[in-house]
Amino acid sequence: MNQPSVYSYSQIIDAAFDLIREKGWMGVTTRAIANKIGCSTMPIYSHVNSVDELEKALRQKARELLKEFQQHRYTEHVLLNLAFGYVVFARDEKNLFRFLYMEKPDQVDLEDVAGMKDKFYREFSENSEEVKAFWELKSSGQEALVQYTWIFTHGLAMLVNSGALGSYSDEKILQLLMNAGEAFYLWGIQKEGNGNENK
Amino acid sequence: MNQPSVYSYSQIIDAAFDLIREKGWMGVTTRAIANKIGCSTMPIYSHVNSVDELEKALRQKARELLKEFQQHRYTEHVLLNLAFGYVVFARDEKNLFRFLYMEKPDQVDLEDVAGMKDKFYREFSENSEEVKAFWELKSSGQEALVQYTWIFTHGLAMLVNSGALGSYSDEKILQLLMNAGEAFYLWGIQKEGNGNENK
DNA sequence: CCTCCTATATAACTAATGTTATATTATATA
DNA sequence: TATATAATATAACATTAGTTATATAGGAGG
Repeated sequence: MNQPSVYSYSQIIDAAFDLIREKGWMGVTTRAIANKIGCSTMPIYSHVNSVDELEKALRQKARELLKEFQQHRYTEHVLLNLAFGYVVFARDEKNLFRFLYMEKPDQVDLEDVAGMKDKFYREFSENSEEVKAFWELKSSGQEALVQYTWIFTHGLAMLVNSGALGSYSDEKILQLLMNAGEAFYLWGIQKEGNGNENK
Repeated sequence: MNQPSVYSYSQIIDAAFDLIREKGWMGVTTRAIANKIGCSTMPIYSHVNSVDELEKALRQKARELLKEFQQHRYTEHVLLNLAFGYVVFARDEKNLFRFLYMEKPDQVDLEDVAGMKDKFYREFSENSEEVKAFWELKSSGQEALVQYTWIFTHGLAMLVNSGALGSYSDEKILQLLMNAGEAFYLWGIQKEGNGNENK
């Protein structure tokens, strides 16, 4: 190549990413990115074909950060860690969470959201030693437990994100998630005891 | 007055409301409203000072429709009706739900969201005959039940709205809500039996 | 029937945004 | 060192939005 780029691709992505965190997706414009870097808008277009393309890259980056939140070992329970990380991400990275799941519901990667349920399930299964009780449930009960926990987690994340529940500490969030999980587990056990499999 | 208005306030509000339902809030522009009614943009400004003001009126109208969804007597249980109506609203009025709770999280009426919890609690209390078991719980257990149910309901509404759970029938939604409520109730009973009030 | 008055229509203004055309500048290569 | 080329800056273009200035027209009041 003849000319080396003064401004790198990652520099542009990073600037845009910071803008989302600070002002939300609505704050991300070509001019705002350029201004943050201290250049014109042209270097952006030399690394990216359009803002739509930029948005996709940013969604991926945001999902990667969310994954970090979820993979942290807060507790011994992998399922709880996934849920807790999700809620804390929603609380501490408000604009990123909104960017991913709220501001543009049509462009939400449904694979991603729906896949979270499967992820829960998979991770949970692979760490059976940690939560032996889980395996006392029949298959349908297991699936229900995971699904209900995921619904609860998602609701908690949304409410914590919007501030509708006031400010929630790590401890409060953990307690809520553990209680809900316990409740769903108890329900599953009792249901199976009564013999009626699926209503 | 000298001249009667050709276009009424409610005509404008209704047109804008329909636009939200069809295309979401992003589809609501002064020109789009005018086009729907078949007039210019001026009649809008003769009834409303700005689009911000229009938006407030639309939020109120949307909340009123949500209230209708929630006040319908689907079942004998008022609490269940409130939750079910909320989820069905999220499912069947996707754009209105997004307008109220997702697209602009900063402008969500937090009183409204937080108040939903209290509303649950109030309505529930006033209809004690219907769910006598509720009163077997201590006060803290009651509050927890309502709060957890509300979190679960909100999560379910969000997921149903985004389509992440596929299409959900009335029956499925009802079943989910009843199961979750049952689970939270069982958990409350068991917790109190064990004597440990709060953690 | 005439004259205002005001609701409405038309058109313009402003601001913001994505994108592109053109100018400029710096550097790799001859 | 000179030239060409590609990266970047500058500036313009197109579109869209809210809003407002001006023109028009149609009915109320005399």
